[in-house]
This record gives sequence, C-alpha cells and structure tokens, in this order.
Amino acid sequence: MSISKKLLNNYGLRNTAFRKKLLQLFQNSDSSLTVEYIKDKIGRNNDKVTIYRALNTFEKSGLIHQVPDRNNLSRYALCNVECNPSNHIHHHAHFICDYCDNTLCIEEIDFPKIKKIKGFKFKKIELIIQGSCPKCL
Amino acid sequence: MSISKKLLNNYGLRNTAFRKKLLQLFQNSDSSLTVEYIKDKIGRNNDKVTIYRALNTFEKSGLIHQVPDRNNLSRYALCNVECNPSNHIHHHAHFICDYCDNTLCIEEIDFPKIKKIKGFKFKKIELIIQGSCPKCL
DNA sequence: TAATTAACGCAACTAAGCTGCAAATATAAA
DNA sequence: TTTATATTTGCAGCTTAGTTGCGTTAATTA
Ligand SMILES: [Zn+2]
Ligand SMILES: [Zn+2]
Ligand SMILES: [Zn+2]
Ligand SMILES: [Zn+2]
Repeated sequence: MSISKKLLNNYGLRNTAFRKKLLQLFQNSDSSLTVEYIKDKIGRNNDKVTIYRALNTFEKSGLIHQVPDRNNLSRYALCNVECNPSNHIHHHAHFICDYCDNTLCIEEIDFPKIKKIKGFKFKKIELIIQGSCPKCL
Repeated sequence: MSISKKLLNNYGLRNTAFRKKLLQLFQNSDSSLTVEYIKDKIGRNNDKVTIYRALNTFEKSGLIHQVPDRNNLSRYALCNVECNPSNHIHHHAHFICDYCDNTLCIEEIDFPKIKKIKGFKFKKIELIIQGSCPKCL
C-alpha cells in the first residue's frame, strides 16, 4: 500500500497541504526528524501545535514511528509500508550518533532473540545502539 | 567496597544528611526511582533542585545509572558496586512495565552479541523490553 | 453548492529540569 | 577547638517541550 493511500485510508485522514509537505519531508530524508527540524524546513507559517498533532496522527496510522533521541526529544521516522494502525511493530535496531545527535533505523542488524523470563511477559523489545555514524566516523 | 564508602571516596563527595537519605531510598528499593517518588518519600523539606543535583552527582560517581522511563522522566537505579566514575557501563537489560510504569534492571538476560556494521562504530548497546512485570502479570 | 466534519492557528497553559546566588554545612588547616 | 576553605543546599525565577481549548478555515460528502 502506498503511503499516500495509507494517508487516505487509515482513520479517514484528510489529505491537506500541510500533511503532504510533512510527509515529503520524511520521504526526502534518509533519517529520522525532530520537531525542530520540521519547524525549520516547513516554514513558520505552520504552528508547532499543528506539527505535534500531525505527527501524533501519522504515528497512530502507521505512517511513522517514534524513535529514541539523544536528548529525549520527539523524533520520528518513516515506517515501512506494511505498517498500519493495528500492526505497527518494528524489528529493527535504532542507532543514536553521539556526535551529530541523529537517530537512524538500522535494518541490517539481526534482531536478537530474547528468551523468556519467569514472571514477566515481554511484548516489545527495543535495541538501541550508541556510537558514531558513517558521517561522523 | 561498601556503597557508603564509595560515596565518601569517589570524587570526594561529602557525606551529607540528605545524600544519606537519598542513598537509603535506593538501597531500600528493589527497582528504579523517579524524582517524583523521591520527592514524596524524602519529604518536602528538601528542594527538587537538590534532588536533581544529587542524582546528577551520584550518577557521575558510579553510584547510580539512569534507566529508561515509560514517560521519559528522569529515573535512576543503583549500580552494582563495581561501577566508578571512569568505568560505568552496564550489561543488563531494562524492563519497562506497561501497567505500573516501573522500570527494572534485569540481570538474568543474556545480553545479545551484536555484530559490527560497516561504517558505524558501536560504543554502547541498550536492550529495552516492554511488557508486564511480575506484580502486574 | 450547501452541510458536515476534520484540521489548523492562536493564545495561554503545564511541568520537568536548569541557573544564579546567598546561606548553611562539611571538611581541612591552624 | 577554632578558623578558613570548599561544597552543598534552598529559594526564586527561568527555559522550553509538549498540551489544551476554542474559534476559524478547509476538505470531504450529500
Ligand atoms: Zn553522526
Ligand atoms: Zn525505526
Ligand atoms: Zn508492573
Ligand atoms: Zn539498570
């Protein structure tokens, strides 16, 4: 399913000019985006509240997913096209660069199998790696 | 080396009444603590700034380490006694409970070996698991 | 085109965490 | 023990990411 089709279908999202611009920002980037970056790129015509709400909506729809950020800010990356509101689980690692503060989704890593522990129920496993990214190495 | 001795030795930390109380809170708990919890337990005589600064100092000394929190709040847990200012790396997973919002250090999990990827340098690997803890299962 | 409903923009708010400074307390020196 | 020095604490006020409410605007539907 194409991303614009998902935008239309899921939750009856309306295809507004702002949302198209926002989606393009993600598609034109090879990494995740912070609100600050989006604010800068999208121009100050659009309010930060609009950005926060759109990100929220996009996340619920399975268009984007939140990724960890070195400074604990809201940060999002595109999902693969298989995600949707009810199935929205990723099996890739996230890499945080200590130097450029970027976060990257890394599909190349074999996601570790974690064996159960008595007394716990595991629902989601996240692997976060810190270090230096190709640009900063 | 005992924990209170570490408090004295490392970084020349002064053994104040507040710090002893704070350290005891950690020692008397089997999980990690938030600032909110500390505020409640320690009484309102002590200012939140004092708490934040003490936590910061404790972390630098290798007494405690920050753990992930479900709501992105500051949350800390005791280190094992081997930690110190210059060697402060943990090889255990962190478990976040979706129901009681607690975070637990889990030593029982075999920490996965992640193989290198060309272009990256990995310095630290974190494993974060979500689900329900024994109390909430 | 008109009616309906969702999205947007603005202003004001919330709350975690930080900074600066003066007063209090712990340690070291005399 | 007293004095001097350095660190910690408490207070007040600040910063800023993210949220809430509400009236206006724009997209979809009939
Ligand atoms: Zn980098
Ligand atoms: Zn990702
Ligand atoms: Zn629980
Ligand atoms: Zn831990």
